[in-house]
Amino acid sequence: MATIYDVASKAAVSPKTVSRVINCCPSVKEDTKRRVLEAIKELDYHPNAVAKSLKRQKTNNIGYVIPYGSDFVFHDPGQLEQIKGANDVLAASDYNLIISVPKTSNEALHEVNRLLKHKNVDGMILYAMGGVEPLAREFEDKGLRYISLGKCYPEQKYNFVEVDAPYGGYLGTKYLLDLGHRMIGFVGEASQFLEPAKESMITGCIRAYDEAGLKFPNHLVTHGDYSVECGYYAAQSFLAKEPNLTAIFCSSDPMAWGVVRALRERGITPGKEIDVLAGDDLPLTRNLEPGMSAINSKLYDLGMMAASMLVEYLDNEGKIITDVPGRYLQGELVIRQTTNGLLVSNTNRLSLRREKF
Amino acid sequence: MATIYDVASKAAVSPKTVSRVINCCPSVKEDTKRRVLEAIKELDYHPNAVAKSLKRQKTNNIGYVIPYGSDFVFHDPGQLEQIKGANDVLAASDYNLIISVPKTSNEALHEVNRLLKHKNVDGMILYAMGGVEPLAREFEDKGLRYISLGKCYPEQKYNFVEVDAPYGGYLGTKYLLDLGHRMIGFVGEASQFLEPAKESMITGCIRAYDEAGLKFPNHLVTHGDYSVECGYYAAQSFLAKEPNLTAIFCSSDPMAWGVVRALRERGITPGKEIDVLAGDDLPLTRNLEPGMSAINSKLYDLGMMAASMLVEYLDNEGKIITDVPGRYLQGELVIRQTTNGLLVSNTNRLSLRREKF
DNA sequence: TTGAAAGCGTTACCAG
DNA sequence: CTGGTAACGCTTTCAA
Repeated sequence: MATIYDVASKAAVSPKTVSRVINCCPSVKEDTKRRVLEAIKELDYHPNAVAKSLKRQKTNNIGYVIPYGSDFVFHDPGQLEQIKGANDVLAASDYNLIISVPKTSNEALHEVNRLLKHKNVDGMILYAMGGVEPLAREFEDKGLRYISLGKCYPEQKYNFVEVDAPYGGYLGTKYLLDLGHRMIGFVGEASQFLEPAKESMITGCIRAYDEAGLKFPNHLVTHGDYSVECGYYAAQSFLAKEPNLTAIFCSSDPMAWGVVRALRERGITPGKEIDVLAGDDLPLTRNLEPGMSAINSKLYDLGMMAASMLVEYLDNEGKIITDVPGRYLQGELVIRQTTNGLLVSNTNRLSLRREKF
Repeated sequence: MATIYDVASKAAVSPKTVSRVINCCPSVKEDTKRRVLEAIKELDYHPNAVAKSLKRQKTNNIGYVIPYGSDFVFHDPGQLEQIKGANDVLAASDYNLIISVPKTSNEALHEVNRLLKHKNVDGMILYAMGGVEPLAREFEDKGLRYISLGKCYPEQKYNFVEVDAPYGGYLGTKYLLDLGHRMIGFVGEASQFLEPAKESMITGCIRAYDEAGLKFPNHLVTHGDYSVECGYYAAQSFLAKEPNLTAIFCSSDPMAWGVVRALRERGITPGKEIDVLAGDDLPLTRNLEPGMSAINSKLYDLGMMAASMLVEYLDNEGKIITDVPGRYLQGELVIRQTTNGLLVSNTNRLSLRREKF
């Protein structure tokens, strides 16, 4: 392959001038520039990205480490939506995305270290996980760049973006209470998704009951790993435990799909005898039947924000910006077919707000 | 950050010796080695991957370009399963995966060129697409490494891996015919997924009819873009066109989910009045209700094979292996709840073979 | 507006 | 078994 020297000698200029042309420096005579461009085309010259990286001390790669293993990440629509958000931002920039999905937090911490310290990447999108705090503080000390998905430690003020789960819980629960539900089953987030400093949606669910002056059904709270199976078993347990159950609210879409499966296997129609509210509202399953009412958790935006905060950060390296203030994303209620409330009059009123396929 | 020189001077050896220790060259005295390792630990030294890449002319990155855009790729369980296959192989190796999902074939061809020619990657997993032939031939001439998902041109003998779609079509159709179906609606692959040299599953469907001495229902063939919507509209059109329709066979899972939605909206139960057979059998939706009978297309294996063929290729650079013979993957029938045939006796017999949740 | 030469952090040839 | 030194291909300071 041709190097910058080949181009230089062919165009009868110095390598520096070729470099100037490639990098669009203004101070090159039109004629020289033309000759250089010709030589580049004739030789099918492509600047070597690795050499450039070495010199510039910048790889234009961004790492994204998720500590839940490939089986979970590539089969969980929520994780994929976050990845998509990051991908879309980076595809429009000059950065490449390197995704890594080790199975445990420990492996993930090693992976993060490897990518950053070996200079494979300029910065990281870092999933907040158990044990990440010392690493995050070390990175801050050494000026290594990261944005975390969720806080790495409770007092973290900068460089994170997080879904406001309690707000989503509040919004969904208030909606269900307004529909007349009182005995609602809640499938919250398993502890591994709350580490190290994230609050559960359940907090918000309780607040909605409190504000309405109603007693929160503590016996109807469980925690799931976001999987279809988990929702399936949660629904079975709610049904066995509470004969007056009229609604189930899940912290993820797949769990809601498991709930639907459990209900239908017992001849119960979601949205009729029992309402179901999901927790992500993901495009991947949005068109399935039945249309799932949900709290849209803005997972796409989460990934997008993380990536754009990081890019902003990296593109301003050495300038004014040092830290980006942390941000929270608030969900939105989307009503489809699985929630209709306890009153027929409600049903009619609400059906007006439904999305069409 | 510490460099190899810092380590060398701290351990009172030459950089070369440090390099030897890092790269596990045998010819280093135990004592020297110990001193070097100590220095490495004390300085928290990490070899710079970029410098190593420049010297070795090897980045240990692999590119994977899919020309269907982010909205499709990140929402299509089939594409994700292929990516997962590639990811899992590469995670167990020393290679990083760089995924790129431009919207058009043209952009994809540019992207492939960029990644390979700028030496960002050592090799590519290259989705066969329209216009790829000249590029593939150029790569072969120049010794640039790729494995294609599907053939890049009809006579391609090496360096591809492909699902044998006609075989899947044959297998599924034969199964449905054995169940007693005659009027089957077929949702095949849209043309963009068949370019440039892939055969449609429909070929195999026709063969199954021929072998059974039955007339193939040409009026019940349509082609879809693998989306839920597409299956939804295909089912509607079949129902409008053919009153004797008893089964629908889709070339992807999401399309089958669209079919289920269309059927249920008309009060038709999948697996009862009309059987539904899907075309991927993807883990992401395997646990939904109803359990979907399907041809497992081995999409995970497809991605896995592509990545491992490429790794084998790259790890043997300069040795005996030059080209890897192309391979075909054959699907398998998986029976769940959406196919029961026309006879009750069949239903009972077949229920024995069903998977449990 | 242009060029010579140093340097980014490795690896590896060739001596010793 | 070990070390000096020249690459790898680019960018950039400084001088012309």
